[in-house]
Amino acid sequence: MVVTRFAPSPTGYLHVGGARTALFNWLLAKKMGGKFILRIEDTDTKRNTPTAAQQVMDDLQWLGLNWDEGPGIGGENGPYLQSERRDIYDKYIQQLLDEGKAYYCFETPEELAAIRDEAAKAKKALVYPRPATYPTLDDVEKAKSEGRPVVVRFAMPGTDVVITDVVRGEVNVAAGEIGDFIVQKSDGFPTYHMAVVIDDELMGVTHIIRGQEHLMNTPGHQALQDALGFRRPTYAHMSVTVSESGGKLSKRERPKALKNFIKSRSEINVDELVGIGGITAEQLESFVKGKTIPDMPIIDAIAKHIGLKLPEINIVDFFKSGYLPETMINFMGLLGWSTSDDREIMQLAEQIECFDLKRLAKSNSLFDRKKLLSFNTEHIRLVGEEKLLANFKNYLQEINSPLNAADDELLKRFLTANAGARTLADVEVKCRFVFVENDAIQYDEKAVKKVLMKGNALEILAEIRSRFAAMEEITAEGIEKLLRDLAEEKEVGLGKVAQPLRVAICGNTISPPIFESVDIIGMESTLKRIDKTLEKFSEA
RNA sequence: GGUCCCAUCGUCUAGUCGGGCCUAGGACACCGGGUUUUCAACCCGGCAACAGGGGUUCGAAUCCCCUUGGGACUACCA
Repeated sequence: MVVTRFAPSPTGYLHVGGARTALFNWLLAKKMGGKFILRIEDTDTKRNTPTAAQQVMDDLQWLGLNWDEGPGIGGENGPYLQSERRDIYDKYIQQLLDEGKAYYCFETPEELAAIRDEAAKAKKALVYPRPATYPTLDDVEKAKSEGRPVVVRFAMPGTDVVITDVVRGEVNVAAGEIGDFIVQKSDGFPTYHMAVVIDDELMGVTHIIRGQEHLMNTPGHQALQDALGFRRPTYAHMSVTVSESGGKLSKRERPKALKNFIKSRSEINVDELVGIGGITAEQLESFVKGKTIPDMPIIDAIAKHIGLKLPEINIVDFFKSGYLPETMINFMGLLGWSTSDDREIMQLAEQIECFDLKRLAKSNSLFDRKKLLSFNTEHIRLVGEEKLLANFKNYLQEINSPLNAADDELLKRFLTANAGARTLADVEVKCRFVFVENDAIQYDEKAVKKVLMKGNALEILAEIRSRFAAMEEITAEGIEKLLRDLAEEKEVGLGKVAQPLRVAICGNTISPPIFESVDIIGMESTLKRIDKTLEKFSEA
């Protein structure tokens, strides 16, 4: 059976790169009728944050990437948090030690840095100078008493290595290129290399799809597998997704965008930003100078304060911007992968059906936000009324929208009235006017100037008001007929009638179709808003 | 610097393994036009690429070499 896994380290939100990795592993498992495991690689006690693992799981769930085994649901190969598997790693590390395939080291960071410098000077890769005879347990005790760090290194066999990779074919790495690497850190935790090899073996992982950044780790992993008598899983190293600004698409993108914006705008007084999102003056100064990066919620708060839209990187960012999970799945699945027949817009079932590991691309791909937008437009159209509604409700809750007050029926009307919207955010913004008090409409300056103050717009608005007031039965069709008739009588285009009315009821020139808009807020509110508008702008 | 990986329209890519069907296909973006009560959507049309140089071959986007360019790694991070 095919077993794949996604193994994030809980250091932050799930970002596009990680989600894409998860997706391909998930897709392969689904396609082959196999199993998809979630494992949390929390062996770095310094970098882990307590909420990150949960956030990552929430994000995976939002995307619909459910796991068959892992945190929250368990499974026969648990525990699924590496921090809870210490005894397992210890056992294998001991085995390596016993068999002379690993040895203790006691260098301080400074001594290690010196070795590194020397290697750099000699223009060679850093290879740890393996001692002729390995330190004994007595040496370990002695080092400990001297306060030296104790680590365990794996003794790389001195043979050339051939990596067989589904994407890249055979990759040759010369002996001596990969030095003896650490398998157990001085805090007793295994390194990534050790933990990943053991867990993949024990959990029965058959296929490992991961980023290209791991390609050069593979010789070490294979050597470890051989030393421990493990199977070799099938590897597929995917190309990297790069951003418009060049380089790997990373979580640093957002802070970077914010910093650059602050620096580029002289009108922004940095001192006034202190306190926003809880940032201190020192943190802010350090951030603007590019020395440190504040936490994401602080970044978000400041960006919001100065009205800057940050590029979406984390999966939640896309959620908050009104993208559908269906869009993200479809789009990420096409980053460095393609169908054989030019299909692009696909439903999930179709995507699973045609998934093929062999079609992973070798070259890097750029994350094209414009194309993502167009995919979202398409999926909003395709996803179906019920799913769209569910997505919309999730979204409204996530952003804490005033539209949360609407019932399902109303929400559905919003959605159908906005067919063709690019994001759920577009729909939300366009429908907010419904939940504003009749006397609290904010008039957009440009809209007033361009529409209300032009020609006889106010006259027409007054005429609409009196005709509306005289309507006996109020229906969307009736409203439409009334407005069309009026336009015809006045011998003007419908725009001359619809636009003043639109500005009157929602304060700007952008809203759902006008007949629908009037019908949604109701005739009573419409009349009140027209009165208010007439009153406010007539004397001018 | 060292090691490894990659290279087709502005972007994502098909075609590369198994040379001819490629006067290089699709999608997004862009430009022009149409539809239209705003925004969006929608319809029609257009622009646009085999990084450069050598080979191999009757024939190369496809195979080989070099150059150039891009990327990853180079941690007691994963």
